[in-house]
Amino acid sequence: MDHHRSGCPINLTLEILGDRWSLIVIRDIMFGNCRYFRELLTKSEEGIASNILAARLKNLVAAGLLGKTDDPSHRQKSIYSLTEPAIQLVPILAHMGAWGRRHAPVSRELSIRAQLLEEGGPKMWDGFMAELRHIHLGQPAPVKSVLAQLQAAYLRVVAEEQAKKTND
Amino acid sequence: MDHHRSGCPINLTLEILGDRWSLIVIRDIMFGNCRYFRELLTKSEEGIASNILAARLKNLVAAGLLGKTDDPSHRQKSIYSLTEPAIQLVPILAHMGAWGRRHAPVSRELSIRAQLLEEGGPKMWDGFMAELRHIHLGQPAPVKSVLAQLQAAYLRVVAEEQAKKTND
DNA sequence: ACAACTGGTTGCAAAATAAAATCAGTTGTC
DNA sequence: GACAACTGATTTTATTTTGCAACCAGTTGT
Repeated sequence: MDHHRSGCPINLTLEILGDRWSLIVIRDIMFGNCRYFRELLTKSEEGIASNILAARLKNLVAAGLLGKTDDPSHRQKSIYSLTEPAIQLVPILAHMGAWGRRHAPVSRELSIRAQLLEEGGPKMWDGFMAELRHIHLGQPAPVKSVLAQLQAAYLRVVAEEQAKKTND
Repeated sequence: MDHHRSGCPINLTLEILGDRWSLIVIRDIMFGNCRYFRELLTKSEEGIASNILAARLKNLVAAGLLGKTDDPSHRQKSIYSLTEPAIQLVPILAHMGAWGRRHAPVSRELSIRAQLLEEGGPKMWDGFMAELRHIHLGQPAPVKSVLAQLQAAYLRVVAEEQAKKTND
């Protein structure tokens, strides 16, 4: 973005993240630990197109929300990582999850993580941000993994829903 | 929206609010107390076009985030108001303001409100939400007006910046 | 040598967006 | 009652973004 509509902080945040896909990409890197182009392309529920994903990654790297480094094991691969500004989006994403859970027709599987994050509150968010700083910025690992808790809860609910289905 | 990309709460929130203008409109109703089409059209810093504003208002009313009632003093005018779901966006907007203030080239005048709201924390947000429920939903007025505090701080900073300019 | 996989580009049609002009109903003023 | 100004839109036109499919060249494991 070369020209800003205004100096309002909400507006400027919206100029970077106010579209249908940018926060989806960040969500998948953050909660799904997707680090490669192909992972983001295929693991996402919403089915982003490859050209859109390429454009969004470029924008987010340019905006300083994502880092892009070479994968030593595969010369062509790039590893995407969250920068500190992106990690500081955790409270916004947590609130968005909580809002969506209250006011939108969410599915149980995909909202269990938002529920845990809402119940955990800012204290859990801080723990999660510390973990993201470990994964993406190489800082020391926290004792407890929030990501593992979220993933375990997700898998538990998926299994429950699967059991419910087969009982029909 | 007739079809949802996924049942993820973040995605569903994004499907409603994930564009360049919807949250700008809500911001101006919420913090600027703009209640009429023309107010939203002209008072906004960003210069929204009338057709986009009309489309966004329609969408937001349809999505249940805004209410639309006739103005008794002017047969043609409509009054827009926030619904409870929209009022619950306060924490998200507060966080977005805080994020923008940290990571974007904000102006001092337009970020003083975000600063106060950040410093006030969730306690101030709750007070603000109570005030919005008074203004938009007819609930009893809280003793202290957050909106007045924000507006006073804004005017003070505008005056300061004005003084700085004339001293050059 | 070869098939599968990597991140990414290209072309094209459809949809969303933006700005400007226009519109008809309402209001206040004379 | 004539009339200009204002209301919330709609229409028109142009630009940008999106979605989809095909394609590409470099890399890897067999």
